[in-house]
Amino acid sequence: MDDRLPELGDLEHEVMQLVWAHGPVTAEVVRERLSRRLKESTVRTVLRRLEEKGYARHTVDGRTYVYHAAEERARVAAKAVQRIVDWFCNGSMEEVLVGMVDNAMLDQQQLRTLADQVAKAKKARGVKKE
Amino acid sequence: MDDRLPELGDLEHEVMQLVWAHGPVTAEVVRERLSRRLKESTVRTVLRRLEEKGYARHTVDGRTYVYHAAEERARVAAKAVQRIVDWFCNGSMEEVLVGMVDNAMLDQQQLRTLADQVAKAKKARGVKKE
DNA sequence: CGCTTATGCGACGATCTGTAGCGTTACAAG
DNA sequence: CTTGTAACGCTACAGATCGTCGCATAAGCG
Repeated sequence: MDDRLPELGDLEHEVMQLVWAHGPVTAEVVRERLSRRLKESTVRTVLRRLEEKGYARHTVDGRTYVYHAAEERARVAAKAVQRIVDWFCNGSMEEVLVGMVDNAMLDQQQLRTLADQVAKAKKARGVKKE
Repeated sequence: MDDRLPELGDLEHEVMQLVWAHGPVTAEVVRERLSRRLKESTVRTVLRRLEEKGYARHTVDGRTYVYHAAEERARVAAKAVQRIVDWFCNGSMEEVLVGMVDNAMLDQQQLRTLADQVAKAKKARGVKKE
């Protein structure tokens, strides 16, 4: 229920971004959008590994594999953050937030605003199941 | 000014935790506190790498190296989070928070409370320089 | 029934990490 | 001054990742 997703390398990360950004995609599409020009096999390998790692899934359309994210980007990010928090601050989200405020990455004002936005976002998406 | 600290392995992480927890420490002290029983040279190597990576520094006491954290734990955690946010959500902290709420890692109530605690913590530490 | 195309598999080199052995040096005791 | 000892850095090495491919193969299309 709480599968720890493995870390991602730079290329893997870039590919995932594309998968998240442009809905379901094929290896070919990914290849075209990538910053560096790579061989198809390279892209496919990355996609496959991404799937092994649990970041993506694929469906078959004819003889073509169509990849799509296994989990929402925000969800993955959230888990990553959770992991950081556990690792460094023994689970104390507060400590992290304090650190961010200290580091001027965030100020109370923003934090408070965020709380509101989150609340709103949650409500906006309504009684979405769960 | 914004040095991206490299990732840490499990052992490296455990060692850093000790450095953070028990003030300045020597390789010997770290060795004793570690969960697994390792050779001194192993511990020293890890400490040295930790220093290379910018997580720790050392001062010399006689012929002994005394290691101490280069940055506060919370600060490092904060940076790590910031990195995650940048990587996955293009810098949108909100998106991450939303993800955490969705993932039931956090609820608005908590978020709000956190905002307060942070504000309080900040104030408590008073006019602390900077 | 071949030709094309998309796939998976296996591989290779570069890094990173955990774990150590070894040679070197500084200081204290003989 | 010689030697034992303690602390250090350097080098190594195996196992896991990651970026990158080449290649044999299977599945439609004409």
